[in-house]
Formats: sequence, C-alpha cells, structure tokens
Amino acid sequence: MTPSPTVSPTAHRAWELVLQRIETDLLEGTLVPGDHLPPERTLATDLGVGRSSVREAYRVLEVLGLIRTQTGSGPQSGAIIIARPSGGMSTLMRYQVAAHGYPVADVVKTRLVLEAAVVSELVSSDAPELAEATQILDTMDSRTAELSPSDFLALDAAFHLALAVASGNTVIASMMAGLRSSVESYVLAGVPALPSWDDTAARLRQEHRDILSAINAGNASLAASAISHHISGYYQEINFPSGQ
Amino acid sequence: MTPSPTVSPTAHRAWELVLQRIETDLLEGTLVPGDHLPPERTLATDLGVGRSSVREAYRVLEVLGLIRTQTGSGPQSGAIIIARPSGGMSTLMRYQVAAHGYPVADVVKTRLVLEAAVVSELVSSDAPELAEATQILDTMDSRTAELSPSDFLALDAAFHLALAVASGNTVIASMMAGLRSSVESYVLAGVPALPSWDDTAARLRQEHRDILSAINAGNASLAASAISHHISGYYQEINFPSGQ
DNA sequence: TGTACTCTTGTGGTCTGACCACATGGTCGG
DNA sequence: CCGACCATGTGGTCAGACCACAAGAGTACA
Repeated sequence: MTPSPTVSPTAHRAWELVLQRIETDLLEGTLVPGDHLPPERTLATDLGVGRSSVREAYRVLEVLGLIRTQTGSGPQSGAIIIARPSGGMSTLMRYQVAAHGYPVADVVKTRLVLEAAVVSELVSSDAPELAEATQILDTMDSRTAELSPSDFLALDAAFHLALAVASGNTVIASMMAGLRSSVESYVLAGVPALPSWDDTAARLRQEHRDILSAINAGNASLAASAISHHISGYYQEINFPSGQ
Repeated sequence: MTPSPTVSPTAHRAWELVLQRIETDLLEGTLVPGDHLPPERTLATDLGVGRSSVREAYRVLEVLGLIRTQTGSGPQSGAIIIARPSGGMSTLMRYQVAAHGYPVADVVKTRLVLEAAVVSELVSSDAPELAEATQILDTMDSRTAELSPSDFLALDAAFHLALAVASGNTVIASMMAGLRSSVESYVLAGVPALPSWDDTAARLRQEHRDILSAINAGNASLAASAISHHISGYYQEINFPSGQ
C-alpha cells in the first residue's frame, strides 16, 4: 500500500483484497497496459494471503478481459495487462442472458439503440474508416454460395462490429460485441424458421449495402432507419417475440 | 472486441469446464434463478476436477453478478443464482476504465447515447413509472443544504438510474449503472474545479426538473436535448476533456 | 410440556504443500 | 560454432486440512 491508507471497507474476502490492490495500482498508474502482474506466489506473500486467493482474483481479471495469462517462462509468460478490451463484455452478457437476467428482447432493443448511434456517428464523421466493413460485404457477396448460414451470420456480426469500431467508440464497440454474442444462439436457432434462407441472405446483403450507401451519402435519417429496419426485420422474420 | 468465441468446444482449463457445465445447465433450464448451484465439493467430484477449480468458476460467476454465495447452512447458504442482474456490468466497466481499456471520453459519449434513448422511450410510454425518480428529486430539493457533493452526486446517479429502470430495459439500466460507476471517481474529482458548488447543484436540480417535465409533457426532442445538455454541461464545467 | 441450550452437520473461505506442463535461457559437449 | 540438455520460473491443478458460520437436531432442565 502506498499513498492512501484508506483500507477499503468491503474487503471481507481475501481475493477482494487482491482485486483492490490491483485496481488501485491501475488507477495510480503503477500498472499500465503491457505490464506484468506480479507472479501469483509473490503477490500472495506480499499481501499475506494464500496463492489460491490470488488465483481467484487473477481469474476474475482474466474473464473481465483485463489480463491474459500464459505458462512457461520468458517475457510473454505470466499475467499481462492487455491493452485493448476483449471478451469481458461478451462473457458477461452471454451468462446474463443464459441466466435470464437480461431478457433477449431488451438485448435486441439495446442493439437497435446502439446501432443507430453508430451510424449516426459515422455519418457525421468526415472520413469514416469503412474499408473493413466494405471488405466484409465483398466477402459475403463473392462467396455467398459457399457460406453456411452460420458463416454468413458470423460475417454479418463482423460487419456490424466493424461499423462500431469505425465509429471510434470503444465502449459501444464492446457492447455491440457483447450484445451480439449473447443472442447468437437465438439468431442461429431462428434460421430453420425462415421461408427461404437464400432469399433472406440476399435481402440482408442488399440492406448492408444500403446502410453503407446511406452513410457515405451522409444521409443520417436514411442510415438510421435502414439499420433499424435491417435488424428488427430479421428478428421479425424468425418470429422472435422482441418488442420490435 | 472479440468476434465472440461463440462456443468453446474445448475447455482446456479445468475451471472453464465448470463454467461450461453451468452455462449449458442455464441454457437448458436445468438451472433457473433462485436455484442453488451444487456445493463446491460435490461439483468437483462430479466433474472430476479439484475444488479450487470449481471455486475459481464460482468466483467468476459471482463477480459477473450471476450468483451470490453465503456461508453457513440452511436454505440461504451456498451459491444461489440471482434473479435480477446486479453489479457485473459495473465491475467490468470500472476495471476496464481503470486499466485504460475504455477511454473515459467514450464512456461519457455512450452515456449520452443511452440517456437519450431512455428519455425517448419514456416519452413514448403511456404511463411511465416516474415515482421513484420524482422522489429522488424531492429528496435533493428538501435536503439540499445538508448534502455533501458526494451525497448529492450519488442521488444524481440514482435519479438517472431510476429513469433507466423506468424505461423498462434491463440491459440499458445495467449499462447506465456501469457507465456511471466507472467514471464516478472522475465526477467526484471534478468538484473542486467548480466555481461554485452551490450554483452547480442548483442548476443540476433545475435541469432534472426540466427533464422530468419534458418527459411528462411528451416532448421527445426537448427531453433529449435537456438530458444531453445536462450531462455534457457538467463535464464541461469540471473541464473534463470529453468529446463535446 | 415447553423452552433454552448444546451439538452435529453442511456450507463457503482460506491456506499450505505438492505436483505437473510448459517456455525460456543458459550450459555443456561435440 | 552449434546443437542437445538441463535449470529455472511461471501458471494450472489437486488434495487435504483447518476455520467461521448458520441452521437444525437433539438434549437437558424447569
């Protein structure tokens, strides 16, 4: 402990103490992305707790997407703070949806809100970085015949994620990834209910192009309505009882 | 920002196996909110893993807000699946902001997006449940003299969260709570930079009333601009370099 | 009979020590 | 000089032993 002797009020459990120590080190800048966390055994003795408690804390940080761990020795081994967020939001939402903590309808509604915000941001951007998204659409077009619904929908998700990333908002991009992955099983499960997968795929591809066109044309309202229609349309087609 | 691992076919680590088992039980409906998870020792022997691995998995679920644990014996002891989501999103965002995974500016921007969506939803709602939010404003008014900035801002957060809850979207409500708690330290740290805390507090209280009035009047655009101005105004006043 | 007390049981919380698998980097022999 | 080998340090895992705690069963006593 360095500056603030404020012993946190809520560290009844040993692993929480470990977590708090790391959080304060992060806030103070003692730990920055790319740094190694102390070896489990070292931090355990430093804090006067057992190694298992340190491990529980590290496990939490790993699932939250804050660190990655690797066995062995050398510069890449141990627990390293990752620079770019990954995974945590998806894991959280996936489990919350699985446990019925988040109704799927709310997830879909939230996605509509965020997608609209993303395209709105892209429209007002001077030179949006849409190369990634465009390339994904090209792939969908050129390989449309050989793509399974699962593959196609994965590209669809990648397209929407690429838009979110292009909008420049890390938080929204994370949320979009999480929202998508949390309902992925529902999206896939709806495919057999479609009258014609080929027709649906063709429609989705066209809608993607329309969205991109609207963004490039700087037409905010058109882009927003296009993406809204694009998303809610699919859920309606698979008869998903979202509040549309 | 992962493309979502979809389904991990192989749990190369023991605790991932435990997590998968629980996730599938949740998806199949074998486990529902209110149920007890198996005792750590039981699940360990059932899955052929060590108790520490089960503990790591349970710890993750606890931090994600999926379960709560309690010692002792009786109906309330053990690990119980929580019905309503709590905490997980806040923990995730707090650590991601601390580790510089989420820029604070992005958090603020995202909050603007979601707040706007919340008031928009409330305006289009027939009879929004605003009693909770109103009561919070009443408290802020009647006890304004005795409230410290910290107390006041806590009520402010509660007001915005109440709006999100009233909108009926669980996911957005969670996100709002998470966004807020992740930047709470910044919000508090900005108070000393204010020319006059009393003036700012008075302004914020008035703006809250304006937002509520606009919602009750059914004026969507006014409500949206009011809440947008309310939020970005504070960050500008504390000289926080958020995007607009 | 009823009430208060004690004890048993089952739970999570923690620590210790012992392995294993693995990746690195140095050492030694050719 | 180079390749094979081994020492070291890391996370991953397990087993076992305690502890604290809460509920419920059992018991003693009035």
